[in-house]
Amino acid sequence: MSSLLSRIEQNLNRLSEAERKIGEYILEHPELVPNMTTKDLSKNSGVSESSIVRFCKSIGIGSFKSFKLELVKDITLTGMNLTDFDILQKRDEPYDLFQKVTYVNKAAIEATPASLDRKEFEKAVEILSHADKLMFYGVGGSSTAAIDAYYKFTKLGYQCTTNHDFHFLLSAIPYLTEQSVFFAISMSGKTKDVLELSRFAKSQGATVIAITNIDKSPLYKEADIRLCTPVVEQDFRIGSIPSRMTQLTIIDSLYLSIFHSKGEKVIDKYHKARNEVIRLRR
Amino acid sequence: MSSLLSRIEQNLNRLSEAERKIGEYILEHPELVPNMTTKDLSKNSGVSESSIVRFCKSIGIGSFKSFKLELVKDITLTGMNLTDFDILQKRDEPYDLFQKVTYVNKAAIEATPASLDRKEFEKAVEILSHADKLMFYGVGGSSTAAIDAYYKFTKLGYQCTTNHDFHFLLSAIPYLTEQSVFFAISMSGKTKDVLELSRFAKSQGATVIAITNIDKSPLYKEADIRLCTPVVEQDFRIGSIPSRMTQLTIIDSLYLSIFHSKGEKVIDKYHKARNEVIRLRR
DNA sequence: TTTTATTTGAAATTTAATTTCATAATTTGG
DNA sequence: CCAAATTATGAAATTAAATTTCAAATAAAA
Repeated sequence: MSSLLSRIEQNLNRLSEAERKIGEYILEHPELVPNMTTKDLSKNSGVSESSIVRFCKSIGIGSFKSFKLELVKDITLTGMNLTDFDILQKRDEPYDLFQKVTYVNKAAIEATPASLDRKEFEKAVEILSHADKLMFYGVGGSSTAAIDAYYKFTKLGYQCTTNHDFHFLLSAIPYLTEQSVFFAISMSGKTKDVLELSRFAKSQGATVIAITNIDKSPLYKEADIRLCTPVVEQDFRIGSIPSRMTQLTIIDSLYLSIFHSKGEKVIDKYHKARNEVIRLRR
Repeated sequence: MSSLLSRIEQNLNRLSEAERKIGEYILEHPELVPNMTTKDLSKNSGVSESSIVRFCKSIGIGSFKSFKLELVKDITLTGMNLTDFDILQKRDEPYDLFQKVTYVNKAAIEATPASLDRKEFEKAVEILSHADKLMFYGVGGSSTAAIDAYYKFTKLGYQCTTNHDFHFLLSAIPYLTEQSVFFAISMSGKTKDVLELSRFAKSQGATVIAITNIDKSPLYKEADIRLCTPVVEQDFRIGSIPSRMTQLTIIDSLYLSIFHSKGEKVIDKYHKARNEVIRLRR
């Protein structure tokens, strides 16, 4: 336990009521405090600003500013940046929401290595390196990942297809072969359209790679390769925001891996495109 | 070597004279700076206080206060934080790349609060809450953020437009008014097409909100509101991957803030759409 | 019950950070 | 080489944050 926080904890009962409130708030959300003003902290802990200043003196630190500096050191040393989703309890002022989003997105990405199976990932890279056509499909929040993947893999020379229109893809699937890959992107793994296209693609001999929550959903069961995203705390305000981050992280990783495995051949073409971008930018 | 100090060191020759003086002083006495005020530091390094503030922005941190906090973290970590470096040094096997991506994405999101200016963010929310039409434009890696924003804000009832086609948007801009907002999304802030559309939109009276790196780019200068993303370590293998994550994080936060500020009115419609999704999913 | 000590927050003050703006220095285009 | 435009800079003004003062409320002691 870090020294400053434990000092606060130990002195908690010796402090006056207002000061104890402050101490309790700090112990709950230490990582938020360094960015706060006295006004913020006074609002959040329900006391006056003057009490904040007195609190600092009570626990032996001369000013609120010094206190914040000490706290940062403490937090940094113990590596406890934004540990709890207590941050979700914050009020919903715009900037609070920004911090909340930052936190959940970071946490979701952090949780990804735990849900993604290494062997499945390597299998996906292996399959992709011999694939010709790729198709990406995701609806709602997952459509962003599909579109992002579409761009990335097109840059690597694959013949890619994606579309929001179910029927459009339906008519393209018959052209898929054993060398093709169908990416089914769905957080829940239950979306009807995604499931139907997956089954159809599979019936054409294509490999179905699912990017879906690690959860025994229909899509999870039916996919050939499962790249699992973590199940993140569902907060109605946050919705599917963090899960899109994890989908993108997986896409990014696949992209880089293929980029790397294709080696020189791609790099040459990639630089051609890149130089053109720079030239056009003037 | 710690990342913030080395970042200062690396950028030293790119800075102007006054800013270089500040950088040099900080590199000499990093441990003193967190307890200093702008006045102290300006006296010690022989420049004006304004230059201090500008210096912070130049090296990619939104305010002097944030800078001091980052510096404390940095100093505290020095010598004990080899893990970051280790990860980036890893070989390029697929799973190594996955870890690398996870790491850089996480780090980028973590760095966002330091680059995003709270006031600018709140200004953006304010403007958006009274806006009618929104237009989003980003090319290359930034197009994902544009498309994602397009979906999100459409769900909130805005009249949204986005397209990859420069000329398509060109023909839509004359319909923008003082109540409209043009989102210019560009990491570098130099992309010609983005700049031209921004200027055109501005000439129509629309507010230009830029989502761009905290860097003195043309877009940074011309925008009405600047939502700055952190300048992340450029690794040629990683490219713009992490910066897209920070763009999305900002979009997410704006979306949630508006969602929240619009309150009941939207929630009702939102649930209608959502229930329909669930029903169709069977 | 009165007096005294303690706790507290509102308002005033002081201090710090940031922005604005005029000027000086530099670069660019003719 | 000069004029125009751009960029860099600090002084002053503004805005925001931290701290102090002080009066009222509460609790403890006489």
